[in-house]
This record gives sequence, structure tokens and C-alpha cells, in this order.
Amino acid sequence: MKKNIRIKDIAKKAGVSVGTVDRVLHNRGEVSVVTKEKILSIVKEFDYRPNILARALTLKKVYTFAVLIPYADNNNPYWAYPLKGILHAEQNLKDYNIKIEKFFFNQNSKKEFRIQFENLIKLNPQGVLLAPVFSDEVQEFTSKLQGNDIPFVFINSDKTNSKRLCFIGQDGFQSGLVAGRLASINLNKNDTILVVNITGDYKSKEHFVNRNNGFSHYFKEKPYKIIQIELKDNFTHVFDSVIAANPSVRSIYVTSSKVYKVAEYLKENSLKHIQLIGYDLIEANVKYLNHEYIDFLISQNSVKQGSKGINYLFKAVVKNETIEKQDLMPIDIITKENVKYYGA
Amino acid sequence: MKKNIRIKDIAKKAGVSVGTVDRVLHNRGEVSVVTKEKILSIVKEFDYRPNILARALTLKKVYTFAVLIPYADNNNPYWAYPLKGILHAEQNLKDYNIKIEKFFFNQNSKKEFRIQFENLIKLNPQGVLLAPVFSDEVQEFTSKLQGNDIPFVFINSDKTNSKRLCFIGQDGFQSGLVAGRLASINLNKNDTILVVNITGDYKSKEHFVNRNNGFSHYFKEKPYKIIQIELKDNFTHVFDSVIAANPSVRSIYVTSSKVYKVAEYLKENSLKHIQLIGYDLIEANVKYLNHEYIDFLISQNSVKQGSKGINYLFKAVVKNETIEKQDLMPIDIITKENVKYYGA
DNA sequence: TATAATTTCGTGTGCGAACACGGCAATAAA
DNA sequence: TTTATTGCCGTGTTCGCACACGAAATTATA
Repeated sequence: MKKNIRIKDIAKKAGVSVGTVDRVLHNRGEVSVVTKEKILSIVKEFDYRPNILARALTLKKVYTFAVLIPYADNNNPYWAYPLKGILHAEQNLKDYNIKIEKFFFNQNSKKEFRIQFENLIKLNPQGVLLAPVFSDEVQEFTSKLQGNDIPFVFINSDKTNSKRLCFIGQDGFQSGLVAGRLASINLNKNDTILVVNITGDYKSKEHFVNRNNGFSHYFKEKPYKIIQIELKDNFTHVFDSVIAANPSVRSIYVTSSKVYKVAEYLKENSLKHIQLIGYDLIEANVKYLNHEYIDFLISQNSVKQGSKGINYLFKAVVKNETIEKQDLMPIDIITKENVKYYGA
Repeated sequence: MKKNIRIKDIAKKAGVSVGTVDRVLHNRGEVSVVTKEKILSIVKEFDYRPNILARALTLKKVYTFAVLIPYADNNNPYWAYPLKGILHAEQNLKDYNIKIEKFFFNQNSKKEFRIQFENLIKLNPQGVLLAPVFSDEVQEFTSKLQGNDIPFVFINSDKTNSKRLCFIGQDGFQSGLVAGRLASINLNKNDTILVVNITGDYKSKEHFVNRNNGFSHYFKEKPYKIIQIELKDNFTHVFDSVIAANPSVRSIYVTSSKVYKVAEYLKENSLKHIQLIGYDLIEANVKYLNHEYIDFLISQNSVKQGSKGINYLFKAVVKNETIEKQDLMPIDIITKENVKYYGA
């Protein structure tokens, strides 16, 4: 393990001054082709990597990253968690002069999304982390970013067509498979499984479609009856009739973090014999998990998604490292017994 | 979010030079009580934290950490994983002049452990990460470390009596509960569950005792029969008779990472109707998980344990931060469907 | 009072990288 | 030949911190 080579060392080897080496490294011209070539070859040979500590120290320049995600509220607590991770990463990178500007929008409002991304663009950040909720708007937005040479990272869901730096999230299909495995526990032949999609006005459904597909795929050639229903936020009435019409329902799979709403329903109607599986460790879900109305939660590590997003921007923009185009988070299986280790 | 205060700022506020501030901060004396008090109060008021970038840059001093863990081999692949994490963390901290010296010993040889820790002591590292396998020897070792003011971190298992900086590992009891939950899936009343302890010559059993206790606790007041057996590495013969004597065994819980040996047995004897649960994502286990001879693996994040261990030493020794006395890793539940996300 | 010993404090240098600035040579324009 | 203009390159400073060195102020001793 030998020491890292420094600019000074390169200069000595090339028989020039550090200033010259620096000019080559930063493409600031004013260097003859001959010496440039020579320096570059040395750089390559000894695998020069700038000492980022020294760089961060000397650069008064503050890197600004921007985040564009939905805001969280009572009816939509999910996005509080990625935000937590983002703040955590910000804290971690404080020494490196990284500032993170946050822009929030209503998950159901394309208009707000558009307003916020206009604001964001004005800021001219060095990198962007965003949740690509509305396909068309995202397309438009990312084109602009590309035009300004601003790299961007997707979080939570993906739009493969765009030239993102990276996507951080979960493989929805695969998590559907896991859900299938969990939903079929303790079931008897001919029992019924209910799949519940609570999407509200949510427009970007790809995520949920993948989960459904994975789930269905798991049950090919398995002897269970599966019913799928689509619900709005306020669904008690609809649910009553579905349950009444299907008394053999023994297992429910909710494809989103709103599983706590179904849990609430099960509790109020004393339906503890029905297994319940859903997504994400938000507070309400954890409560029902502990009270055994929810049997399994699938976590997509939303907090970590946030911190990873920022860290990838840091690596790519500040450290100039190449990063993987995709980081699929583990599909954590959470029960009452192990939930306490996934909290913070 | 205002700028961090610097030594220079403190100096100005106190009406002294940076040298004086520095002397106070590092307790190098040669400062009058009055000015010392004044400086300390300013430090406190403005929550001064040294810029670790600048510090790492200026300190030619190389921090040396030492690691003392069992080595991995074919019959004992486990420790390859924490080592992986350790190497990863080392890579990450390269810029900070951290060197990590590794010392390995045979898991069953107190003699080797002793030899290696003598070697380690000679190195006089700034911090130590160790697996406290042999109680008495560890006691002796850690006393010496304390005598030399060398902080140390435990990994994988704990010895609460010693003055460790921190313990990183899993709550064995709690993981036993999780195993209980998983082992009782799809069971009928009066089915039998077999608990298998494969400990070899392994002397430090606390870890496994905790897992057993947690498992037993889960089954209090549950209508299943539970049998516990203790096996050496070569157990085929014994196992034959146990299975023969208990045809109602429908679920097996192996309390260690050697569950692949039981899986092998199940495969050779075509006992696919028996559920199998064990620990750790070592290669052999993953293979049988994919072939559905193992139903669930409980992962204790051994790789991450390694990297965390080093990072805690870094935080405590280099950054001078206080750290939690204990970091309990999540109890990851792994199935065929989600295993691929826990690999690296 | 003069000198030595000690306490108390300030200054200067270096870590590695970034960049402004200025210098020297070769060539072009006067 | 003199004066600009350009191409090419070296020097010096800065970032925040650590530490060596030495200077001043204070106290002790002759």
C-alpha cells in the first residue's frame, strides 16, 4: 500500500511546476501539447486522485444540491422518511461545503411540481435529487437539467428513458414476489387473497403496477383465488361489500404504505383472522404491526434512499467518481419481532 | 445555518493568539488558568468543532487500528464477511491516513489467540476491533489494552463486564424470537420443532444460548413440541436417529451459520417437507436457500458489522466524538425472493 | 538592582490542492 | 531595432489546523 501521488510529485516527475500540472488537470489550457501529454501519462500511470480533503479545504466554493420531492403530511406521511435521510447526509457532508436546498410539492399537483422545478432551475445547483412523480413534467424538467449540464438522480421510482445519473429505489416486481411469499403463509387451498391498491389521485402508477405484477407472478400455478381492487383514500363503504362478498379472504396485500388504513378497518371490524401485508415503516404502520393487525411490512429503506441519493451526488459531482446507474435497495421483511431495529 | 467557528475566531474573541487556543484545546498546558477558562467558555458557547479535513491534512500522523478476529476457511466461512466490511471501511478512510493491521486466529485455538494478541499489543495501535471469543483471554487482553489507554470495540458477541468502547452485533435473544415466528409458519398443532446447535469445539456459547432462550420464549404457551439437540460438525449418524425417533418434526431451527450442513442432510434424505431456518448469508447457505432447502435465513449483517466497527473507532479516536455503547444490527429476514439484495 | 529561571503567549511553517498573478521567451507588429 | 502580443510556465497565497520555536512577561534568585 504505497502513498498516494500528489500534484507535487507529478510535477517533479514531469520536470515542470505544480502550476502547470494543475492547468492540465483542470483543462485550463496554456500548456504545450508535449508537456500536457507527458503529465497526463504520469497521471494515468500512477493513478493520481486528488486529495479531496485538501480540495474541500481550499475551495471556498460551496456545492449546492437541490432536492425535489413531495412533502409529507398526515395523509401522506411517506416522504418524511427520505427527507430524514437527506438531512442526515447533509449533516455528514457539512465539512465538505455541501448545501442542500429542498423543494417540496403536493404529490397530486402537477402545477406545484412545475412551480417548484422552475424555482429549482433558477438556483442553478450542481446536482439534483428528485422523485419523478409526473412523467411528462419530469421529462420536461430533466431535459432542462441536461441542457444546463446539471446531473440528476432519481429516487423511489424510475423513468428509464431519461439520462439520469442513477436510480435509487426498490425493484417493485421483486418486492411483489416477496409479498406473495408472505401472503401465502398459513393459507389453505382455495383461500382467497385480496390485493388492495390505494392510490388516491396518484398519477404515477408504474411503481404499483410492478408490485402487482410481481405478486401475480408469484401465484401462477398456485391454488389460491386472487381478487384485485382499486380504492381511493376513503374506502370503508366499498370495502364492506368486498369483504361481505368474499368471506374466504384470509390474506390482504396492500401495495402501498397506506396499509395502516386497511389495518384500521380490520381492527374496527374485528377481523384479526385476516393476514395483512403492506409497505413501509411509517409510524401508523408500525403501530398496527405491534398490535398484530399487520403481519408483515416490506420496507424499502426510505430513509436510506434519501441519504444515498445525496451521497451519490457527492461522489459523482465532488469526487468525480463514476457511480452505478442503479442501486436497488434491499427488500426488508419486517415483523413485530424485528421492527425495532429498523426504526432510525 | 451559520458558519462553523474556527480557532482563529475563538482567538479573536478571547483576545489571544491561535497558539494559545490550540494549547488549551489540546491540553498542552503553558496557559494561565484565567485565559484557559475564558477560551473554554467560548469553545462551549459557540460549540467549536475542529474541521477534520484540515486536521487530517495537517497531521502526518498515521492512525493505526488493529483487528483481531478468527480467520475464515472452508469449514468456517463466517468471518470472511466481517473482514470484507473492514476492508471496505479501510478503503473509505484512506484519505484520513488510517491504516488497519489485521491479526487472525483459529477460532478453536486459545493459543493462537494469545499469540496474536501479543503481536497486536507490540504494534501499539490507536484502537482495536476484536471478536471476544475466549472469555478469560479476552479479559486479560482488554486489561492490557486499558493499561495502555487503547480503546477497543467488540464485534459479533459481547462481554459486558469489560470497558469496551462499543459493541456491534445482534441481540441474540431477539433474533431467537424472530426465528420462532418463522419456524412456526405453516405448522399444525402438535407438530414438532427441532432446535439444532452445531457448536463444534466453540467455547464461547453465550451467543447461542441467547438465541435458544429467545426461541424458547417465543413458544411459551404455544402448542408445539420442541426438541433441542447439540451436535458436533460431523453429525449424520446422530441426526438419523433423531429424525427417526421424531417423525412429526416439521421445522428445524439451526442456531448458527452452519445450517447448510443440515440443509445438505435434508437434501440427501429427501426431506423437503421440513422447514429449515438458520443464520447468515454465507455462500453455502444462500445456495440451499435458492434451492428451497432452507426457507429463511436470519442475517446479522456481518459485513456491515465489520465496517461499522472500523467507523466507530474512527469516530471515537480521530474525530473525538462520543459513540453509543451498543449498536444492535437489524435482524434481517432473508428468503429466496429477497436474498439477492443482501449479497454485497 | 541585576540576572536567571519559569511561566505565558505569539509567530511561522507545512499539509495538498486551487487559482490569481506575474515573468520570461518567442514571435508579430511598429 | 523597439514595442506589443501571445504562448507557456513558475511563484505565492489561501483554506483550518497542529506544532515547533522563540519572544515577552513574570517571578525567583543572586
